Amino acid sequence: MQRTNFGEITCSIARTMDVIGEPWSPLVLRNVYVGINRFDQIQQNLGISRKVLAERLRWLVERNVLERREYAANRYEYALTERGTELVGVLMVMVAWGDKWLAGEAGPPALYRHHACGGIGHVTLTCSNCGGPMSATDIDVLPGPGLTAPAAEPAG
Amino acid sequence: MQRTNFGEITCSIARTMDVIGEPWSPLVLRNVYVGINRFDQIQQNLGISRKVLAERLRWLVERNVLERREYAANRYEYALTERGTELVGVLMVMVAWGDKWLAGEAGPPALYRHHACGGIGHVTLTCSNCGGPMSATDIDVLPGPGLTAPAAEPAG
DNA sequence: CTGTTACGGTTCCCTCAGGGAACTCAACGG
DNA sequence: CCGTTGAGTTCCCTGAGGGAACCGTAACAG
Repeated sequence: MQRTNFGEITCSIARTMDVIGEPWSPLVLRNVYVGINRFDQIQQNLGISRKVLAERLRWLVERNVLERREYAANRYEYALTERGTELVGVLMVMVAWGDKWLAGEAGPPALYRHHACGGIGHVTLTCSNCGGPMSATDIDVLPGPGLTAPAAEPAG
Repeated sequence: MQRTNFGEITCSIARTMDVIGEPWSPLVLRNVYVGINRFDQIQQNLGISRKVLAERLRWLVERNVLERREYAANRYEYALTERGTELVGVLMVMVAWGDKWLAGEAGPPALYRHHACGGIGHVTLTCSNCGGPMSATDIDVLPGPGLTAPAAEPAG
């Protein structure tokens, strides 16, 4: 096998990477999210090769992240499914990190306005259990039920 | 240019992808995070090509995501920097998504125990401004100060 | 009812990145 | 002094990404 098949690794990171880990996939999702959802629009906005874009779209549709809709005769557009919409959360965290560490003096290229409070903010991570802040330094990683291979460390 | 340089796209997703978007990078970070932090350990745990692993580690060290430490004469190990530790948050959200949509009946391969509350949970996204839940459907994306190109839509 | 666009891809070729295995070099361990 | 281990490097091969051209259908223009 040329490229390793991430979907077969027992690790939720690897499995998620199997879906959106190919180069361009997150940017394609972002574009669909903000309303740039037709083939030529996406291709021009990103400067992605048409060949690769076609592959990515097909892949994401197969994984039920996007759906393909005929909005006119032989004209198609793409939309996020529920799965896909939840994936945008991953992108939002990427943006928070990129804004903090890579945006430089120019500041972030995009801002988020939260409907609930009307304010501009970014996303923070909290615990589903207690609601408190949850970062990489606040947790222990333990083996879970889906861990099949007898790995020395829990795989993800 | 063969591979598109994501770092030059004015978008925090693209910039973050420039750092950890190459295949394997997130899994390498995850391994270092859980303590699998030496060359051969990582290589064997992931089954990654030694050549690619060497490239990824060099790249991540250059971007200040990892640091390379000599723990014995000519023996090196890798550790997350502050930047890198914050990146693990992105991985945690990937895990939450993968656990929900891809783990199947076997359940998640790993669990998180939150130090603060002692419970097993996953990460949820909240607004830095009001503390309320924040998902892709709860926000508007607006142009930010770092947006240079006159794009029709805010780039990220 | 014949051009001309526009959209949504597909096909082709070329180059470079990933995979795999072998090799290197330095430091132990006995 | 020899074998082993860690940490890479080098080599070749294949296949994925980039670029540009091409194709089929539909709507429109004249």
